[in-house]
Amino acid sequence: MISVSELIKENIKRAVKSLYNIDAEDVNVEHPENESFGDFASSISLSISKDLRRIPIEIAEELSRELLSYKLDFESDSSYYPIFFSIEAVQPGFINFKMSQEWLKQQLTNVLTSNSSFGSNNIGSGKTIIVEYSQPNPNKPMHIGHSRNNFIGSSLSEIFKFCGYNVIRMNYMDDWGTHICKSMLMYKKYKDGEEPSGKPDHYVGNLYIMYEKEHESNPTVLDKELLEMFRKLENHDQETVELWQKIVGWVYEGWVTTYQNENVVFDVWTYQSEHTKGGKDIVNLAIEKGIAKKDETGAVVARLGKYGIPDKVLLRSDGTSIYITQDTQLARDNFEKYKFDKRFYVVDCRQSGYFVQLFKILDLLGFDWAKRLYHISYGTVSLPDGSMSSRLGNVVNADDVFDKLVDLEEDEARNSLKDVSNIKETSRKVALAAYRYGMLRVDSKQDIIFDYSKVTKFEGNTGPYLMYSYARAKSLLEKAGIKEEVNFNLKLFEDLLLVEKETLILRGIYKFPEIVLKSANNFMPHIVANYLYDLAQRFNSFYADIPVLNAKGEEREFRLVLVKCFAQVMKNGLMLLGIDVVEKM
RNA sequence: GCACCCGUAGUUUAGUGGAUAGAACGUAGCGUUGCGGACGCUAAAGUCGUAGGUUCAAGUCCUACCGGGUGCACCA
Repeated sequence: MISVSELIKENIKRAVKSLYNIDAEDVNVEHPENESFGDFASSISLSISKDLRRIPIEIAEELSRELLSYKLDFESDSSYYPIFFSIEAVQPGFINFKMSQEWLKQQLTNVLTSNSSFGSNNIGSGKTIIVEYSQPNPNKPMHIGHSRNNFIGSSLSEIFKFCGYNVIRMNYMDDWGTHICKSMLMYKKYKDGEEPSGKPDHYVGNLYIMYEKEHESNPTVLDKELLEMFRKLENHDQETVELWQKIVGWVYEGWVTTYQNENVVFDVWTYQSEHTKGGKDIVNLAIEKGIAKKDETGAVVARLGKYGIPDKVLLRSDGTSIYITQDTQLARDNFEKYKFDKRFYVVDCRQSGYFVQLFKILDLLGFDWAKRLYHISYGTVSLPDGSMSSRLGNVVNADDVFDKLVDLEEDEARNSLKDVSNIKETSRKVALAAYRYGMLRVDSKQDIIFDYSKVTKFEGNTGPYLMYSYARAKSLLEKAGIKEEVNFNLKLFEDLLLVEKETLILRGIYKFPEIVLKSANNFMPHIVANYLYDLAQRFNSFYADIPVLNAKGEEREFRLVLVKCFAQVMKNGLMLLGIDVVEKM
């Protein structure tokens, strides 16, 4: 089915052709920022006025008259209804389109027939996308910076799925290197044989901090011990390998809870330790192709200066591999296995330069899929007194934030819920909504300064606000005894006059599919987040003003359908942000 | 030094080249015998970092500058 904005565009082209005999190329049709101007607006008259040597407003008037004469309508149940309520020319030369009440009401059938898939599309059908995200180092617990990554990556994955893509959510563990050996060394020296007390990833993280502290006072000895341990690991010394397995195993064990709490899931886990051998033949290929050269120390360096990009070392002078060595291999393996249409790397903005290098090298190597790689760069998460550093121990752990939010939410819920039987489950969901929405509502490019006092607010532009609007809607439906299936026939409501606050919700609802598309095409979850907030505001304002259960006859019936559709859109949208709704809170 | 990102009310921010820059927090008030007050309503608060330019039209595009963040060879 053709969208209204396409329909408007086509008819504008038709009108321009018939009145002025011009083939209009780019007809601009958009939603006016101020909704009182109408549902759609076009500035076509402003852009063609120069060629026509006419005043824009006159053109707009002629065009709107022409468009009205087309008497565009739609069919429902073998009756015909007008699509537009009005088409008006306005200074300085806009044409404003207001949809008819019938058309607005009819939009609800789209929600009622699609339900949980309302808003979805199939632009991605038959295409595979890899979203690589999270990528924490398995030597410490995750902090709030990882949470932001997790939320962006998992939300984008949901949005892509909703657009019909086959999405592979991939976690890539950097589990091989001296950074892991730091915790291992401390364990061996001081804690050998001990079982972790508390959450095991936190236990390992403390070993890591212990190393950094000791390193300050005794760097030379410790450096030597560390390299010795890594050398043993590389040589597959059995005792060291077992220790390595034990340490990273504890961290993974701890992360299970963190990922569950954050509602973050992966389809594929892949490990750097599995790619230590691969990648070196790509380096050789780079040398063959003249992209990279061995320098006097023996290190292999990709020469990128002529592209205005800094040179990049591909292999250390001692012949061991570094991150990029494995990363080139991983990308190639992934392409051979999945033939991806796009591959996303969700990594914070500090790695932007690295990805420019990586993508350029793969491009120069002649891999035509290098064009399909995207770095989803997001701003850093820091604290009011500066950036976090695991080394110094001044990080805010993701688990601590989540636990604190759950506690606060439990207090809140005890005050408002009569039935507290599943208060735990509810509190966890609302707490996560606060956390996820707080991170997802701003453009990913923005840096975030994490402030407890703001995250722990459950009022205003927050996740709980959205959840609350949904719970209120569900409460109305429950009291009215509305079942899952609802019949809606425009004919029953064709004489019903909509009030302004109903219209506002209808306008919100019909825009949802466009929002999903825009969010997917721009890789921006915050577009969905901001839309949902706006929709929730419309609903709450309606709720405060307009009776539903106490309305009579078809008015009551219609409003219940409207509330049901609102709830459905809210649920679908929150799902795209990785947030589960609750019926009561 | 070079490169990338960000500068919008006191604070956090939204804003596909279009009309009167939209919210939230905070501040000052108001509202529930009407269905959930985690709510609604009203008000004050903005030279959209600065200066040029492109355009019928610039918060949005271009150039320069200022301020903040980040990255620049064997860490990831």
